[in-house]
Amino acid sequence: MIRHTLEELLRDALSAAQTAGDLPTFEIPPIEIARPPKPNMGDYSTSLALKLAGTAKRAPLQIAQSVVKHFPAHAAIAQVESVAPGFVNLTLAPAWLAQQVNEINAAGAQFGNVPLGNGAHVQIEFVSANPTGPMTVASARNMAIGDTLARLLRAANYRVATEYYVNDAGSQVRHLGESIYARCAQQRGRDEPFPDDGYKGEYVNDIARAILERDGDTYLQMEYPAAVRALKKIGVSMMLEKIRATLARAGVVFDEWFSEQSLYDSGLFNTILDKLAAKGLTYEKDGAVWFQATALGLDKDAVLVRSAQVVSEPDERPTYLASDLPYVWNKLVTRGFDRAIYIWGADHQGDVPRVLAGAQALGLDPKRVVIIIYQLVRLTRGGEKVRMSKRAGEFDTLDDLIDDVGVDAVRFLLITSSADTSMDFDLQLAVQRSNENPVYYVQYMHARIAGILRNAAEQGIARGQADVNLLRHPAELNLIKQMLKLEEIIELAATKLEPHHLPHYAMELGRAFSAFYDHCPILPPKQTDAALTRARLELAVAAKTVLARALDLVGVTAPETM
RNA sequence: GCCCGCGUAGCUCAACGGAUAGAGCGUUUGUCUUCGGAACAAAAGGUUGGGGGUUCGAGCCCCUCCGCGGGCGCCA
Repeated sequence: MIRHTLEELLRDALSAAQTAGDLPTFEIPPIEIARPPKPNMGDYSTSLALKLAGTAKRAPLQIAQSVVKHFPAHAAIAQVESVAPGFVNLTLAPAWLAQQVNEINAAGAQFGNVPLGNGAHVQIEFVSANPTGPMTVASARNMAIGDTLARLLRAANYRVATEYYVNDAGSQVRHLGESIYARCAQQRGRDEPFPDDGYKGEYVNDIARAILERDGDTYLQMEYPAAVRALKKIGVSMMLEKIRATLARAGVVFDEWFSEQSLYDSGLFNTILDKLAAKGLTYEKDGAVWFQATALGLDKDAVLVRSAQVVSEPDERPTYLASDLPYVWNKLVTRGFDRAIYIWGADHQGDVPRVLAGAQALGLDPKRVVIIIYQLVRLTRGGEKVRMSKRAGEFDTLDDLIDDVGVDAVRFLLITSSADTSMDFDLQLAVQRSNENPVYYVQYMHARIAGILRNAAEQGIARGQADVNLLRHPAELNLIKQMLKLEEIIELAATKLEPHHLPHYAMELGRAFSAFYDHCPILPPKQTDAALTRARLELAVAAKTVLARALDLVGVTAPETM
C-alpha cells in the first residue's frame, strides 16, 4: 500500500537527516500520514515536523525542510515539499499512477485486500433477535453493521465466522409456545384464554394453522406443559426459518446458529458457575445466586440465578448474564476464537461491563471481547414515533421494508452513518426517498461502465496491448487515486471496526468516475485515438472492479444495467 | 439522581488533534445536437448547542451548563 511506503520513506528521511547531522538524534515516533485539504497541496501530507518540534528542539519548518532534503528518490513520488507552518506534502508521480491501472486489473476482485488481520480467527455475532416473531426493522441496523463488518474483516485477512445466537431458553420462548397452543385451541373452536404475556401477532395464528394442518390435534391432546414444550420447539424452528429467509433476502448468511439452551444442556453453564464459585466470586443471598461483580470494580453485584420465590420454573431462573458467561467461554476457549465481536443495540449497553467483568473473572483477556454498541434507530412514520412490540403484535417487519425500499437502499442507508449516531428513519419517507438514495448514484456509475464495455465489444474493440501510460488527464489520475484509496479504507474501517466509511468512499469513487467520464471520451466516434481508447477502457474496467468491490463490501449489488 | 452515546448547512449525515469544517438531498443558475442525463459545472447556505480550559493548532481532548436518545430490577 502506497501509504505505508510513504511512511517508510519519511522514516528513512528522518533517519538520514539525523545521520547527516541536520537533526539531533531522537527516537522516531510512528509516522502519521493524512490527506491535505486541497488538491494543490499534494496527495498526502504529514505534520510530523510540527509534532517533533519539541523533542528535536528545532523550528517545525526547519525539520520539514530537512525531511524534504533527505527524502529518498522513489518512482511513486513526483514531489516532496515543506510548507508553513511545518507540513510536508507529497505528490504522487503520474507515470506511477497510470501504471497502477495494470496492477488493479491484475488483482481483479482481490484488489483492496490488506494483510492487516494476519489470518486471526474472529467471530462476529449479530442480529440474534429473539425467535419469537419475524424480523423487525429494529434489527436492520444490527444486521447491516454486523454483515458489513464481516465482509470488511474478510477483506482485511481475518478468518471470520458469523453467528446468530438463538435465545431459545427462558420464558420468552415459552410464551411463544403458550400463544401457539392458545391459537391452536381457538382455531379448533375451544374457548381457550390467551396468555397475558402471549404474542398477539397474526403470525402466531399462521403457525398454529400450519401445525394443525400438519399434525392434527396431536398437541391439543397432550398434557398442557408437554404440549407447550413441543409447540415452543416447533414455533422457534419455524420462526428461525422465516428469519433465515428474511436474512437471505438481505444478503446475509450466517455460518452458525448457536442455541442458548445448548449451554445448559451441555453442562457448560454449571461448569462456569463452579469456576466462579471456586474463585469466591459467587454467593447466595435470599435464595438467589449472585455474581460478585463489585470485586472486579463494578458498581453492584448481579444476579445469575433467580430464587424460587421469584421464578417458579427452575429452567427459567438463570438470567441473561448467566448464559452470557458460558457463551463467552464457549467462544474464546471451547472454540478458540482469537476475538469475539458482539453487535449490540444501545439498549444493552448496561450489560457490557458485566460481560467484560465476567470474562475477566473467568481468566479470559477482556481485550478479546469486543462489544460494538450502536445507537438505536428512531423509527417514525410521517413524523409520528413508531412503537415496536412483538408481544403486542405492533411492529414493522424487515420484509415489508425491503419490499418497499429495496435491499440495496436499506443497507446502504443504514451503514452510512457511524454506529454512535442516533439515526432518524422515517418509514414513510424512506419509500419516497428511495430514488434519491446515493446508492443509486454509485450503482448507476457501475452500470454505465458496463454499458460502455458492451458498446466496446459491439464495436469489436478487444482488450489488450493497452498502454496505460497514456493516462495523464487530471480526471484520469484522480480516478486512479480514488481507486487506490480502497485499500486504505478497508484497513481503516477494519482497524476501527467502523463500516460507515465504505458508503462515503463509494460515493467519492463514483464521483471520480463520473468526472472522468465527462471529461474523457472513451469510444469512437467521440474518441478517435485508438490507443487512447484502449488505455481508457483499461481504466474503465479497473473502475468497474473497484466500484463493485466497494458495493459488495456493503452487501449492495453492482448491476450491469439499471 | 448516577452511567453510556449524541448535539455540525433547511433535512439526513461525514470529517487519524492539523491547513479555508465537507458530501448527499433540497434551493438557485449554467453546460450538453446524451460513448447510458439516475450526468457534469457553479452558487447560496455554518459562531460545529452555550460558556470556560489544555495545545503551536480543538468539531474532536478536559471541566461545566442546556437539550435529545438509551441504561440503571432476583424484567427478558
